[in-house]
Amino acid sequence: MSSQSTLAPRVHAAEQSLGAAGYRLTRPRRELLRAIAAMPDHFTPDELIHAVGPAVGRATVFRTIRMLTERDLLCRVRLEDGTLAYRWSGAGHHHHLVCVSCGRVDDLQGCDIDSDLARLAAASGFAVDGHWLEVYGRCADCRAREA
Amino acid sequence: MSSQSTLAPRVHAAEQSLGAAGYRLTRPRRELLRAIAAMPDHFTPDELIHAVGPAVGRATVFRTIRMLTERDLLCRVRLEDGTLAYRWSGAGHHHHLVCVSCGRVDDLQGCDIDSDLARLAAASGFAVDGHWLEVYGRCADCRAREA
DNA sequence: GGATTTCTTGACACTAGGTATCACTAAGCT
DNA sequence: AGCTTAGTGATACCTAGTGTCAAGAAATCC
Ligand SMILES: [Mn+2]
Ligand SMILES: [Mn+2]
Ligand SMILES: [Zn+2]
Ligand SMILES: [Zn+2]
Repeated sequence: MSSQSTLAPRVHAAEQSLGAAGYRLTRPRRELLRAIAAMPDHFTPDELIHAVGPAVGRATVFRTIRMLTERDLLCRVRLEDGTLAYRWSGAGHHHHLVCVSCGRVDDLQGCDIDSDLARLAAASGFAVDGHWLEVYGRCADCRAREA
Repeated sequence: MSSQSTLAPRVHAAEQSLGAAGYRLTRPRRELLRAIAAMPDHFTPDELIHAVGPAVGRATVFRTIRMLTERDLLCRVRLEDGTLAYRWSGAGHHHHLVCVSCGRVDDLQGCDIDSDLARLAAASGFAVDGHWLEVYGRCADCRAREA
């Protein structure tokens, strides 16, 4: 029975987090967390619906994604074509590097544009209180594959 | 008859631009350009559909918005709640300041994050070739109104 | 364990936003 | 005025998601 817990440390952490926050650990939620852990690094709601199969209702998949996103266990990625995808979230506010060739997503470390934005926006009289940034490009593997 | 042309210099410019590019200047396209000129600084497709009324079909509204966006006569704004809006576009690549209180949108001038992004992304092996940035905050008017 | 309480589920209907089809219309050209 | 082809719009369809609510099942309390 150790194989299950070693396969998905994030699942266990997420269950702890939800339990501590007063959410019930229902069968659908457990199944969704396991399904998410088995997905590639990001997934769309539709992909998750198909991955988890008829064991969990469609509405529950959307509800659970939203709840996990609000609890900061998942983060949103806006892909280049505008579709929304999700992935495990570590830290708080951060951005993503999205490979437009293979779809791979990396967290963008060390981005500090807040101060620049605040200064630029001040010229228009705006007080900045948030921003959304996605960065598109090509990952090392994809570039190597075509060189 | 001068009132029409003085009311909408952008409409005339847009018609010139489309004509020069080989697009036919149809009645629906003319009506849409006039309707867009009469909208507030940004609008959703649905708002435009209602503004133009039954004189133009729904599909044509979407098609025309897409065409104008591809031709760079309109630009897309992603509002804080995720809805897509459109507005007249001046330059090429630029960003927006969106007031989360009154909805006003300003173009963000002088934003130069490309080099920073390229440097940060290089740490992950990514070559950056594009990005999407929207900035949310509160405009001068809205701040004054609540002070 | 069993009863209770409250949260959660899932079927379903519904909405918003947008696209594919295709017969018909009308710009633009001569 | 006639021809050619781009453009239109009715319609059907689609994806992504939300609201409703009766029934089910966690957690809690005994
Ligand atoms: Mn992330
Ligand atoms: Mn703009
Ligand atoms: Zn790649
Ligand atoms: Zn404002």
